[in-house]
Amino acid sequence: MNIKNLLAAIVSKAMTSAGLPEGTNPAISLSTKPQFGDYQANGVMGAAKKLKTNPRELATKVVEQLNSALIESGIAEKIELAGPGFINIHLNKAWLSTNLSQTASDEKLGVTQRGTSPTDKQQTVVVDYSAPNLAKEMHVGHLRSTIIGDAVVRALEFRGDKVIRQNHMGDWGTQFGMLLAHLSDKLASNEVAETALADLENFYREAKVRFDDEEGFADRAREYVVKLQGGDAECDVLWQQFIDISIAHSEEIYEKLNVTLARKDIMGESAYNPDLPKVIDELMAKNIAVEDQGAKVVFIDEMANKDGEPSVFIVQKSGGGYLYATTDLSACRYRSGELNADRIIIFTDARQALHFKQVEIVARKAEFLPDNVAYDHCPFGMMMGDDGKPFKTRTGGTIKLAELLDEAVTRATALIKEKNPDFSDEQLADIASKVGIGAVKFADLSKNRTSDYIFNWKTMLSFEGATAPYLQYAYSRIQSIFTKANISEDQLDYSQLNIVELQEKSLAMKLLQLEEVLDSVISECTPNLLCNYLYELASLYMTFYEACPILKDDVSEEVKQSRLVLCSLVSKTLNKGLDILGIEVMERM
RNA sequence: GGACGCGUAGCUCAGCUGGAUAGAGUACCUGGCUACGAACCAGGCGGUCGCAGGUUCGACUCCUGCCGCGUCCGCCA
Repeated sequence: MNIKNLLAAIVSKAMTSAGLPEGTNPAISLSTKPQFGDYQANGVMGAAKKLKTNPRELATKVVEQLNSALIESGIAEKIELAGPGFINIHLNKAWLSTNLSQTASDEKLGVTQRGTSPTDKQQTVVVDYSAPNLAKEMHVGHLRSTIIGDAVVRALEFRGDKVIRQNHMGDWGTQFGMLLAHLSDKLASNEVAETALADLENFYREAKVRFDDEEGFADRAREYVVKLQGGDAECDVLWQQFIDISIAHSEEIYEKLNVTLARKDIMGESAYNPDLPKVIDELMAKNIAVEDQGAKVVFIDEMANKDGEPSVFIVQKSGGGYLYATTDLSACRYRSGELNADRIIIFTDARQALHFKQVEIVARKAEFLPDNVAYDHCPFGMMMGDDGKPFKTRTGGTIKLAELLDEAVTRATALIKEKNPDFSDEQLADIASKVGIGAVKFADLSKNRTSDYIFNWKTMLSFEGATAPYLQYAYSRIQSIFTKANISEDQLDYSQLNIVELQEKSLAMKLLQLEEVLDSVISECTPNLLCNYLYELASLYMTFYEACPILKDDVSEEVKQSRLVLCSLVSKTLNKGLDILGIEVMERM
């Protein structure tokens, strides 16, 4: 159910019947104020401008057409013409009730599934997200890519697309020479790899110190790079050990974060290694890449400056080494060629925007990316501290993601103990984890800006206002009603829904907008829209809850049943919506 | 120097393909719990949408120029 699309189709038809050209945008949107109805069609004004006619007269004709299409069919109860040509549509409460009843008994909450109609085909979507650098531990900078990517993935799957996750881990490169040399020494002095690599950050620092200060170590590190890239067996064993342990670190974080990435989703940089020479050969053969100053580069005329100097994109170093440009081109080829992607989505920070723009242009020229494959680089800003500078510890180090999450859970534990001291230790731990992690994720997911954003412990771990706990609280409250009424949700008769009060109608409208929101989240890769939606839903529910008694003595059985159906729908929608964001709910909190 | 992004309430942020009187949260103030869970609700205060032009019935939104901040720009990723 997508009300907006439904109205768009109907208004479109009415517009052509009224004499407007085919394909005129009806411009349906949610009304900005209650007195303007529920939805409004603003397309007439734009069309009138083009045709140089009076918008009001034109709108009058369209409204005449709409009367039969909307009123007689029972969708709307009132259509008004306002201002210079706004068409305000007031939806019919009975129609809302009927649709909502159907939604309630649907597992997918009324969200139509891709692939069930010829105009809404299922797509294969490759999503590249998280991609931590395995040389180090995950830090706060990896949070955004990981959770935004995961939310979009879940939204796509819920809508019925086929998703292929790709965790493009940084498991290759010169820094591994130094790390492997250091690991080799540790093992030689009888240390166990797991112990040596228990603290990756520390291990990296030790290796770096030796690299900078220790006589001969840097040379050994470089030898290891050469050996590694040359496929030396002994070196490969070391590398594999390192990678395995580092991946395990990441998996711990994914587990804590409730992120769906698994081993099978890992497609690290090293995986493209065998393809890199072929990519260069192809680029050279097609005369896309040329040799310049010993390196192989692509001159991109499409991105030339005012003086006509093209943008330069190096695909192979003068020494023969490959770069991440080469790897990313190779990834394009693999994803469209082998994985048959219709769409490729990549989540990285905004600093790489230029790089991915270049990758796309070159990949399209080389036909690694056919025209019918969408390539969406979705950038996001960095986390900044209160001082507006990159978010660091007091001593200037990076903040480990694991520590951030632990702190969130610790704070949540304290708060829950205070609010509700009766929980057992086990219950407390479970709830605190869901609340703390949820708060961190929601704080981040609810922001869409591609610019940098200010990280603040207080804001992020605050449990009041527009936060995950507010939504979880709304959910728990609903469960509590069912407990109190001693009614199970699946005993409800969903046809017993009757929208009467204003607060009920607002809630009903919101509930029917889930698909609209998900479609925007999917097309724009913006989970913050879902966050806003769920907050508004919870907020409307709270208002309804205050205004419309459910279990009180003076409430009739019919009204009670109807309101319980609404409660049930809100709880299902909150649960599913939060699940898409990777945030868990609980019966009590 | 060039490219890209950003500038909205004290603070953190929404604002969809141009639409009606620019919205939330927070902070601050006023009310509401012998409770269908107050992690809540109702209300109030708070704005020259960086500045200046332009396009038009209409601009936070589109165009141009400036100011400020950030990021990137041939051999790191």
